[in-house]
Amino acid sequence: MHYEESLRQFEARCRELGLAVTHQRTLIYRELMSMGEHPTPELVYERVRQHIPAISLGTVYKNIRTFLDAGLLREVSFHHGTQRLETNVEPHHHLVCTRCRKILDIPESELEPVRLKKKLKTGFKVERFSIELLGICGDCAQLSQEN
Amino acid sequence: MHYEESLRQFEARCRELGLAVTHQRTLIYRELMSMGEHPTPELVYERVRQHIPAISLGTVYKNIRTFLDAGLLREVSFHHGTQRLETNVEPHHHLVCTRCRKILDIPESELEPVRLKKKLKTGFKVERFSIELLGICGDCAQLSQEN
DNA sequence: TTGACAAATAATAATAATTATCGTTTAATA
DNA sequence: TATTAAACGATAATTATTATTATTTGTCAA
Repeated sequence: MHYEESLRQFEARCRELGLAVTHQRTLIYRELMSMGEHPTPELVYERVRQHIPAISLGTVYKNIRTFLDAGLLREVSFHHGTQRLETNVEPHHHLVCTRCRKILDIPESELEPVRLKKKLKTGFKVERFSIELLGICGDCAQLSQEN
Repeated sequence: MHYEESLRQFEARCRELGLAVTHQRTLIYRELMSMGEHPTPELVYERVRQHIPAISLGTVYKNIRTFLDAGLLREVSFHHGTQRLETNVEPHHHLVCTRCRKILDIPESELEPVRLKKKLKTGFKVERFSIELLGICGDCAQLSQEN
C-alpha cells in the first residue's frame, strides 16, 4: 500500500472516530506503522522526535493510548505493568480474562499439542510454548449480563 | 503434601542454594505457594504482613527476585515492565527471545491450529488464542557460541 | 554455646514507566 | 474568519520496582 493511500485511510479512520488529524498524531501513526519491531513508546518517541523535535513524550503516550482504544493498535501482551507470579510447576497454559485480568490455569493435557507445520527458517531455537486463551471469565460475563 | 514436609523441602532447597532460612523468607514462600492466583508482589506483601506486620515491601520484592533466579518461581509473562506495541493486523503469533526480548511474528498458518479437547467447564468465553514460542533467537545463539 | 562474619532485613532514597493537570495552541466546522 | 472543543507541551504526580545503607540475624566453626 502506498504511503499516500494509507495516510488517507488514517485520516478517514480518524474522522470516523472523531479524532482530530494533527501533525503529531499523523507522524506518530506513520512511524509506528513503519517500525514493525514491536516498539516501546520510548522508541516511538525517539523516532518521531527526528521529525518533530519539540514533541512531548506525553503526547506520544496519549496517542498510543488513543490508538489502542480505537483498535488501530494492539499491545503484544496483557501482562504488562505489574508482575504476576506463577507457582504451579505442572505443565499448563492460561485462561486470561481481558476484563478483570484474572489468570486461570488450564492443564496442558486439555489442549491439542501445538506444532509447527515446518521448521523455522530463522535460526530460532524454541524451548517451550506458552498459550493464552484470551476472553471473558465467568464472573465478568455474569456481571455484564446483570447490567 | 503436608505443610511440615514442604517446609522441610524449602529449607533443604535453600541450603542447596546457599540461602539463609529466615523467618521472612519462609513466610513469603509459604504465602506465595498458598495463593495460587498468580499474585502480584504487592498482594504477597499484604498477605505476609498479616503475619509479620513490620516486614518491608523491599524484602518481599527482593525475595521474589531471589526465588525467580533460583527457579523456585516463575513469571507468568516475559512482557512485563514496558509496553510493546503491535501493528501487524494479520493473524499471527510470536517468537519471543528470552535473552534479548526480541519479538518476531510468525503467521498463524505456520502452526497447527490450537484446539481444546473438551469444552471448558469454567464459563470462560474464549475470544482468541495467543501463542508464544519462547526460546533463543538466532542472533543470541550466535553470540553465545562465539564466546 | 558463643563469637565472627556473611547474608538478610527495614527504612528510605532513587529510578523507570506511565498518567494526570493545566495553560496554550491548533484543527474542525459553522 | 471566528468559535470552540480537542490536542499539545511542560511539568507534576503516581505506580512499580530497584538500589543504598545502617542494623539485625542466621550460619558455621571453634
